[in-house]
Amino acid sequence: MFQGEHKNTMDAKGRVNIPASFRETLRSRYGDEQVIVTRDYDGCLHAYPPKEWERNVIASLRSRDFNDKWRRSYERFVVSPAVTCIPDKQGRILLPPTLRDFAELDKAVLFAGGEGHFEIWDIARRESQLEQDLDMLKNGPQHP
Amino acid sequence: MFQGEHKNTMDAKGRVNIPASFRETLRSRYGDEQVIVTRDYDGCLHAYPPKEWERNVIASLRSRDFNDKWRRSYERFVVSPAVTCIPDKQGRILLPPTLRDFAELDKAVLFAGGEGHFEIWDIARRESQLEQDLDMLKNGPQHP
DNA sequence: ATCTATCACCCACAATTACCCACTTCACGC
DNA sequence: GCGTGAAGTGGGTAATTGTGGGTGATAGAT
Repeated sequence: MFQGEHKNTMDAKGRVNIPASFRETLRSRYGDEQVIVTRDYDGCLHAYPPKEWERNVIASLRSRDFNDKWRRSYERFVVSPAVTCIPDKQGRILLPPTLRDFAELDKAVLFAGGEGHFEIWDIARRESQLEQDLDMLKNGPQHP
Repeated sequence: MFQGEHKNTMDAKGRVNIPASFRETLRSRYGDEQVIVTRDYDGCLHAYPPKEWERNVIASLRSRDFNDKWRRSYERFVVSPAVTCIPDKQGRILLPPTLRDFAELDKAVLFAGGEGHFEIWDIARRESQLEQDLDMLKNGPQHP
């Protein structure tokens, strides 16, 4: 379990510090600090320890037929852009330009915990997403 | 596993750089850097290490009867146009005009990883494909 | 035979990344 | 107050990666 929300800043080279508590979770629960980072539907990035990546993403891929339409889309959108990131000595990862662009990350970055993975957001985008989320929770999914 | 998406540019001679990480995968996992490149259904090119080419493309060909309709189409569309490409000292391959034209590659080219193969896209084409993919993933296949 | 187009090979430069070191900030204790 | 250590940030440098272009060999055409 990755806990809490943490604001960090990405530097000019595209490096961001992974919150220390997340790194601690990675080490103690998954053995090392590497994560597999990829796109999410909602405009942020998702980071998985390899074991969780395998168990969630790859497994749901394999459950579909090879020529399934959903599978091909999923493969292109989620699996292709994935890269494994290994933190440097300072605990930072370098996000490749394609992922940076997709999530519109520039400086203010937010790490949000979750079960088995965590999210990486551009702060502004996260806030507008939260408004939608709140609306959904109050009014239910059928609301316009 | 070929990881990540990489934007490279094709020069006037039709050469494109294969991302270094892909070449590294080719070397370490398949012994050398050559790939077999051919058409894909969706308007991009597919590149396979010889072993994977044999295991996926040729094998699925052989699984059909010699006079099977699907087999003849598959052979014409996928197998015939395939060429073996060996990177030059800078890591670039030269794509023959027929394949270049088919995938509408001109300058901005995107390499997208995958399991056992990778894709080569014209960037603009890829982006419109991704929009469709995202729509499908968010709304399901029955969405208009 | 000779011309031309194409491709392999080589060199040079630009952009990006890995690796290292240093500094700041903050919380906690003495 | 003042050290101490952990967390987060910034920057320099060397190596790697990506790009552009020149040259000579080769093959096919005239």
